[in-house]
Amino acid sequence: MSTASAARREIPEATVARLPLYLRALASLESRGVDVVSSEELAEAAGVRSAGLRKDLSHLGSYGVRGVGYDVARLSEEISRELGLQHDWAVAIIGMGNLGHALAAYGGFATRGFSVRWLVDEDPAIIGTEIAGLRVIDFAELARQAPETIIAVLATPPHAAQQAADRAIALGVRSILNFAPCVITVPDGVEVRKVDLATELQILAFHEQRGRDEFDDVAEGRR
Amino acid sequence: MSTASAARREIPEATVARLPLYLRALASLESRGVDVVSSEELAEAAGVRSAGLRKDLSHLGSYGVRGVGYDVARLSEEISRELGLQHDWAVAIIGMGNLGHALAAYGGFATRGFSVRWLVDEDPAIIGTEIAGLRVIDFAELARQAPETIIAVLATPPHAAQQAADRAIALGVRSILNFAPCVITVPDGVEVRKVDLATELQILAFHEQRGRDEFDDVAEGRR
DNA sequence: AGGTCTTTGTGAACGCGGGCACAAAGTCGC
DNA sequence: GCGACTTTGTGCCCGCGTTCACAAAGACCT
Repeated sequence: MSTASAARREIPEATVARLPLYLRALASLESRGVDVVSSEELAEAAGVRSAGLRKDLSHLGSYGVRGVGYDVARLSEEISRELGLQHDWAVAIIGMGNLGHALAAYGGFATRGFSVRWLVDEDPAIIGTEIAGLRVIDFAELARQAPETIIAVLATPPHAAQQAADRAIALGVRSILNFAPCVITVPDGVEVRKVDLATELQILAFHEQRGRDEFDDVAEGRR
Repeated sequence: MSTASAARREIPEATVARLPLYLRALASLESRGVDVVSSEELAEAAGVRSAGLRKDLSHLGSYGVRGVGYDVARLSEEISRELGLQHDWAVAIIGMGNLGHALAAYGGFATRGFSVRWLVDEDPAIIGTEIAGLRVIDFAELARQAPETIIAVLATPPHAAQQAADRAIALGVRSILNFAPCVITVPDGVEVRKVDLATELQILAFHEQRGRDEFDDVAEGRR
């Protein structure tokens, strides 16, 4: 009753989070002309352990060949399909401050299955200007132009993030990447991932502070 | 023998990763004039469960008062000390492309314990130019100017990331925040955290694809 | 064609993290 | 000053994820 249509093989969240890494590593190998790779080599390239890699791949009914390894092109395609990257996803960036501006100009999305198609802001001074070949529009305009499934990237100041999220969700957005340093609450069925730059630095700071005193005996068993 | 000087109370990694969230939530409460908060309220503000929050705080020998809650200012200070945020940390941003440029101009660091002090690039066309009030320098110059403990933010293209990391480490950097979409290998004692924007989007894409078919019966028990 | 050797796929053990529920502790009212 | 009430701190349990180690499977050599 609860896990009704568990027809699709269930893929662990931790595995899903690593699939993009594998895909990246595979693309790199492919560009270097490698066409077969062992779990050991691929794990090395992706920065994980080989046993974990094999288990991850086994979840998507992988087609490795024992004694040989994995076919790079084949595996690459397999993972792409699993992640839903056969076709590009349309992305709207909301909030055209420093960060939004940079994200709009950032080339790293296009090659990885995403196409930034709309830039949204509510500041009249910014609306209408052109950034990276796109005109900045307001929410009303986005509502008119965006009938499809889109992914929203939130790059607003924290105080505006919740409202921006609400508006996006009202347009049918179900996936949000939140760069605003705040908690946003969303209804069930909407997926939010957050990227908080300052938080990452603070975690580093913790280890940096700790490390100064303790690394000498932890990092090296003897000395 | 292994865990030699576990004199300091050991704080779980998962807890460390949440401390910045608590700090942020506390700052928000403080600015609103709240000076005592219960674990329930703070958990709500930080987007976690209250039981988990209490357990996290217990690790740093917290000073909550039963029947009342936590003193906002006190707790805030406690977490700041734990994270090593009494003084600001000096940050060098390496790679002045779109992303590096935006990070340099991003105001979100200064208020959270970090001071961006050096902007580094190896392109002669960029070196010497001024961004967000700082002059872009090369690695040699950074080596001359940076005697202290610094945190490096890598915002280079992927092919340049490893070399940039190596150079930074040679200068004594032990903490790296890597925005380049690639794996970098570092010696023991150097901490790397990575932020990969395209990867985050790909994870969202996976759920988006899955969600279209399956959410209807998973999200809602009945219908 | 058979044997050896490589590499996958996976069963089992383990450790961490999250959640529940309760007892301890301290406050506030009377 | 005492009792009731609130909220913390934590012991226990469970489920997930990671790692190890090995058996199955297939390729390659002779």
